Amino acid sequence: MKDGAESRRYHHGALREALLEAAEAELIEKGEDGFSLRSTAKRAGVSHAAPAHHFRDLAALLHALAARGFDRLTAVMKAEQAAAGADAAGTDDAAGQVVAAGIGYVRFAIDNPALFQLMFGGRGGGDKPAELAKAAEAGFSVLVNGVARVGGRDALTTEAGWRDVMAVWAIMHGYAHLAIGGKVAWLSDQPFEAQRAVIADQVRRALRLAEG
Amino acid sequence: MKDGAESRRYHHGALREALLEAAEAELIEKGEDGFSLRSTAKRAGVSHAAPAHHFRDLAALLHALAARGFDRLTAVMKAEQAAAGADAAGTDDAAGQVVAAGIGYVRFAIDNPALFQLMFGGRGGGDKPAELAKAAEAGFSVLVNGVARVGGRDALTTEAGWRDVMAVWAIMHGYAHLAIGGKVAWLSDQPFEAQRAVIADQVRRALRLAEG
DNA sequence: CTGCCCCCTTGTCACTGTCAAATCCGTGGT
DNA sequence: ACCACGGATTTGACAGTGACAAGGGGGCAG
Repeated sequence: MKDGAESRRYHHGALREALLEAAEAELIEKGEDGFSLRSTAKRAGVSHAAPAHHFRDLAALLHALAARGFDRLTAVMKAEQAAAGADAAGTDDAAGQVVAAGIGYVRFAIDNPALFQLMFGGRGGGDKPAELAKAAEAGFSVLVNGVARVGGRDALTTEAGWRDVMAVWAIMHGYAHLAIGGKVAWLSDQPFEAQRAVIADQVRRALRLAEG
Repeated sequence: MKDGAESRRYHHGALREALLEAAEAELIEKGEDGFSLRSTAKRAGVSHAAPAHHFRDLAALLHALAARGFDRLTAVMKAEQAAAGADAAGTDDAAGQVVAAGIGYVRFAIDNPALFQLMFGGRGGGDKPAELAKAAEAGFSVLVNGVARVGGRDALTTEAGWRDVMAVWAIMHGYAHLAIGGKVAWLSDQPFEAQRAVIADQVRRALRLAEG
């Protein structure tokens, strides 16, 4: 049997994935503090030591979870970017796409606060495996490429280009963090379009573009 | 005896402070993950249950530690600000002072990475006590007041003012986080004055000031 | 000097992450 | 069809953790 999802075979077959799923659910429910390897195992319907075969450590599990988060973050950013591109139709609104990516970034953080916090230096802090670094890098590259398309910037090699990228990144990350921390009621309360306008404004300033 | 520091009286007398001291040392040594209430108690030279009398929870201890961190962060920002004011002597370089505060912010993060991370939503996540919120607010107000002095902005009431404040905050926080994560070798490797220039440039852009 | 109250200690509990050994069961060789 | 092989999973155990309940110790008021 190739098992249609919930087969209860002894050899689970997809335990790794199931564990990650359970882990994210636990993370959302109990928060980063209350998270426990044993209870995620229980939620996945296996014994407390089962995860050991798929993840060396608790840290390894969290790292995998974070990597997954980066994958999704990257996807969200790309999606928003693509949507923005469709909006503006013909015009090469490169800046608008960077803004869109930023919106996606912040939106992801708001939608997945616990995961977002885990991704950025939460628990499981030690030695991040290469896999995680690569996933994070992928998300970052969306931003780099976006900035590179704005006004013929060479975001990859020149120092000024890097500064622009970092500035945009810092703004996105800062807003995301603010939003999660509930520090921006004035922002969160706004309709989404207003939030978009605020962030767009800031990004444009950082890139020295005319406003509006 | 009013005990000159290390008195070994049964009634410690300053256990609360000693525990916070030990806790920070432990935090630095073992990182946020390896941190343990019991071992900080041991480091402070008391039994494992002693902290309970001064901090309801592990979370409470961490909150107090974070509050302390905010106090120091505020102090650093103010100090840098004051130094910048002295530099520019007569000129009312309000923007320069905001920049200085930002520098202080990033510098603090670099100098106290573990503490900084704890302060911003690390462990002990649940219900932040009022004390902590107040300490955080104090640091924030340094920034608010600084921005308010720039170009006659009304940072406290107008929405545009808030946007400016948030933009600067986001930039500072973003850079700080980048620096901690080691993501900005290109920045960290620079001499400090170059870092200052980069951040100054960004802050000025966020406040729509002429560059340079 | 004496009693009291607060600070701290000792002891214990449920729970955590990790390791070692036993157990299960699909797979491939015959 | 059989059967051993070997990886996946379980059971069991151990040191450490945070929280709680009692007990002991000492400084300070009377």
